[in-house]
Amino acid sequence: MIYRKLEKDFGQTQLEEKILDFWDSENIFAKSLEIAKALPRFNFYEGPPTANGKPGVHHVISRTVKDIVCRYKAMTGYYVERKAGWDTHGLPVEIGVEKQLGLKSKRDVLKYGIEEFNKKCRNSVFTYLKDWEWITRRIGFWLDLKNAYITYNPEYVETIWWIIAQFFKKGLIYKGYKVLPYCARCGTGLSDHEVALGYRDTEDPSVYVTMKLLSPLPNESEIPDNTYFLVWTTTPWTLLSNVALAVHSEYTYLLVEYEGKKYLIVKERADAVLGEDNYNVIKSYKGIQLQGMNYEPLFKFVPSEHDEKCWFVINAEYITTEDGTGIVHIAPAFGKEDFDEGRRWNLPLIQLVDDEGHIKPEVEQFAGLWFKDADKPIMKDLKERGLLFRRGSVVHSYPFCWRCDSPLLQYARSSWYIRTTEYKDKMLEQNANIKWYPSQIGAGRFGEWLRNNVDWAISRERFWGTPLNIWVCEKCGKQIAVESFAQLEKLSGEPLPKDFNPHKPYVDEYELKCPDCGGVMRRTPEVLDCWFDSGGMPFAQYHYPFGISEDEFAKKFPADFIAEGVDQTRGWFYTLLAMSNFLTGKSSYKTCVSIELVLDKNGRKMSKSKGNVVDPGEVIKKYGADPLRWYFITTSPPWLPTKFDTDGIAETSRKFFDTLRNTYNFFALYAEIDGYKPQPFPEKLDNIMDRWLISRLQSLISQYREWMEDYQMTRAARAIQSFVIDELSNWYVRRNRRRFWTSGIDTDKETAYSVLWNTLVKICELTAPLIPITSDYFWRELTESIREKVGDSVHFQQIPEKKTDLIDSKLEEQMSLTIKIVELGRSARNSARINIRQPLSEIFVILDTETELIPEIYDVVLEELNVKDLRFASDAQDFVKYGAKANFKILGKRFGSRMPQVKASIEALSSDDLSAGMAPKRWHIVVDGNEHILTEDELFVEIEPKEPYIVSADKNIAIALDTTITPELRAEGLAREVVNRVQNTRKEAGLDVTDRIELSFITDDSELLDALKNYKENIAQETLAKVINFEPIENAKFSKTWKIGDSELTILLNKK
RNA sequence: GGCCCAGUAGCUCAGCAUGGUUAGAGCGCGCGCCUGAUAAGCGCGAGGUCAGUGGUUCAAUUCCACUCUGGGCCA
Repeated sequence: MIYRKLEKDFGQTQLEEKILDFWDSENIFAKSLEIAKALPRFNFYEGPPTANGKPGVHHVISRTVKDIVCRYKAMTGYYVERKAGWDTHGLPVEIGVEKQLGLKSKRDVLKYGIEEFNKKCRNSVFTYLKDWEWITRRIGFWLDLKNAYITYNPEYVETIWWIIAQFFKKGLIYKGYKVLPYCARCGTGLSDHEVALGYRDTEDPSVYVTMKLLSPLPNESEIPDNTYFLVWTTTPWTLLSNVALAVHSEYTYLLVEYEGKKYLIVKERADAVLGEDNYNVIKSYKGIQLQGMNYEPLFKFVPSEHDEKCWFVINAEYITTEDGTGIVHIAPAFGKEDFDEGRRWNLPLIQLVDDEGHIKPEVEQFAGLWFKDADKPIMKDLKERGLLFRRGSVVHSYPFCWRCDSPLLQYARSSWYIRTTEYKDKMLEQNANIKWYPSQIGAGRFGEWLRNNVDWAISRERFWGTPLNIWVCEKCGKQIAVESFAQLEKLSGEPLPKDFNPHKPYVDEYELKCPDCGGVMRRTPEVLDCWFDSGGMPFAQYHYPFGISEDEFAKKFPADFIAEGVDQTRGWFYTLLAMSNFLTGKSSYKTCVSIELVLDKNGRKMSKSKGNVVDPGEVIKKYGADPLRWYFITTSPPWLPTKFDTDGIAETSRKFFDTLRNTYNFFALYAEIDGYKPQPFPEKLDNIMDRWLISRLQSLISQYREWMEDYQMTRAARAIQSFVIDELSNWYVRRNRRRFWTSGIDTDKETAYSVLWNTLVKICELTAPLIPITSDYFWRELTESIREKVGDSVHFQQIPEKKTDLIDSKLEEQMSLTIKIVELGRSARNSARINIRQPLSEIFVILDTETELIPEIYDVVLEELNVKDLRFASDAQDFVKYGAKANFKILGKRFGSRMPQVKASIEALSSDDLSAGMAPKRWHIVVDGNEHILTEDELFVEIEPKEPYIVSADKNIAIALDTTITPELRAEGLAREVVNRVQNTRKEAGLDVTDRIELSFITDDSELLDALKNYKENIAQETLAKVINFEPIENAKFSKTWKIGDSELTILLNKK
């Protein structure tokens, strides 16, 4: 056996399992790398997923894109290292373990013990590792999992330390007391990109409170009675810590009388808050005039020992009149602007919420309440005291912790920062050099993010992460960033164990001696933002600079290509750039494909709560991995949201995969019979169909390469799909079946095999990056007999180069014209109700003057339409009349606004006028009384069929069929009907295509009988009959009676 | 509130950067045909205010503005 047909029970999934096993047992991936070792590198970086959740369909699409690009590059002359990576640190992991252990807060973790807790974290990270490995292998994603980088490995951590030390040396790391988004439940600050993950619409109180004036109004001496500042907030709990009110110095504030009390409010908001015409304006002031006025605070929990003055009006320029009252309450510990103003005005920093989010004990009334839970009692208390002007609620977008879903608060905290703003311009500069897919991400979303860059808060007050390697002197405050384990050993004077674990709590045992004052230096307790780990992967994956030489590293940096979900824009895409830009002055990636969401089939986001999450494992088990990959790629470009519909995969697998399979099966069936040995197709191809197919194949290769180079894999895949289905299978193979049926082997048949074999092999090569498993299967089946020569796998091959000399675009045009003629012919037969088996004598083809049909192609038309002769109508006017349409594109430039008249004149041209203009290619029209001469390209001459020949026409082609059926034609038609019935009988009898038979025909119809006798030879040849009888055969194994027209025919059949 | 993407046939998507008057394919539907590679294929038919409204233009699905709907990002 050289070529094996795929049997029905050997489906896509069996095929895939077979190839995957083959790849495993023969180490095909490793071998593919070995072969390419000496080639130039194409660098790919794998963005590390966290393995503590199951992979979903969206992971399949991103892994598919990565795999396609890497394989394509590997097959076009590059060495593509594909090192896997796992993100193992960070809050998500800790949260998972806390849940598992039933811990509710940071204090619980401390009670439980950091050592044990971190052990649990470490072990939990790979809970789902098996699922990840399964899906990676199963979708054919070639990724070097054995040499994966793991962010908790000591070597990885050491590189991260080194990076921190570099920032530190340049003075870009500072410890700041700043207000930052803080999750009280997790007990840690969040970086901006983390906050960005958690915005959500939520309902909050919308509260107007009143604070009584304790100073005279401007230009007055008495303290007014019954007069209040009207203040708006959505966070009543921050009112406990209020220390000032802010107004905008330029705005106009009104003193109004409203329901018996007097209020101060900004002019622009008075109508909205108080209601139009509901209030009387007494006076108005500029904001600057109000500065320094005192007011009666709502609460007096501010400790008395505070020296700073508080409870007065300040000016702040950030105030808007979009909402609120234009008077803003200031609580410096709970807002970024508040904090800044607090500094400016020397306000006390009152922080009446502890770092676990509870109201502090000194607020006796509300002590111990979770900060959000304090809102209601506070409002109630204010209401009782008559200080609540109005309460309502507002739905607005508010940030929640992206992992634990607690509402975040702005919270003054000390934190370590990297001064990324220092080199923001450089990042923007480098961003301009990154090739983004889609392009608007780069200039838009990502560029915008960079322009608004703020310093990166890199520390987290947590446990499971890369420990921040800064040691601080207890005595003099000196800081040292330790840049390696060796340096730690040296500075601490303590030898590190061989299996040194740099995590908490072990690392905290090492104390240094302060070089300045001799004091004890201890490590600052924080760990690093886990995005710092992933952003450092270009370096840390190779243990740079400790485990790799500069030369070697230079080859592996930067990445030529990365691809991740669009949600990484402010995550990984940013941290990669922020870190590598500082360290090397360059971006660590040249091309970035950002992959959009996978939605459900109704365009809704997949989420567990909606129950519309698709398990990729289920889909793969049912349809196979390659159909899933093909579906993702052909449906829409990866950077557009994909509406995921399993019916679409079913369609993909039926149409494309089954066609591919059947085309292969067709080849295998006959090539096996004839024992075809693969060989290149002949230099010179005589058969026009062969020349056409090869030309189309070369055109496809050319397009494919162009698109793949530009990451337009969707276009490339669609082009392959239509080539395989429409051109290869439905046209070439169908048209050429006869060449394979003939018994024995001759040059023509040999050539047909070679053309088909070569085309199939090339298709396997082109599809190898896209559907690596299926393509390898067919490729291996096709090349079985020349295994030694060509190697083990399609993935060791190079994508074919286009051979321009084989492209015959004129022939391609001719063939599409031919296909058009055939379509028209079929349509004509249909309307004449003459089926295709009935031969007809003549077809007339009417083309416009320019177009010609090359004689070689006539046969295709004749055979396809089952007609005896093709003629061009000598006088087309017998069959058609001419009409004309204006070519607006060209005439529009010439005639401009006179186009409507031009259009009318052209459409008014008679068939004779048009015919007369054919030869000189000049047509005359009159516009506004002036004659104009139109040339060929200025109008379209169209053909319309003319009675009684109405047959079929389309724009510049028409055909007319001679529908006369002579007795001879009728006999021939009957013979063909009979051949068809015999073939069906053979099929039903379960005969092999090569089996010889003995036939007997029994019929009462004399016309049919005559036809059978006349065409006996022909029928015998077509049906592989050795003998044809017109008497019943003794012991016929199989017999069947068919209807042909109105007659009956009984076919008796025996294998011979 | 700001920014980005999408809105074309019942469904999935082309076409739009370079405007040209008659907008295409596949699936599904109805009728017919073909089939010794095909869970295929072919022909015909039904199915579209190219989301809406204005504008620019001789001409807009295409360019511009605004609005609506869906998705995403930010504040």
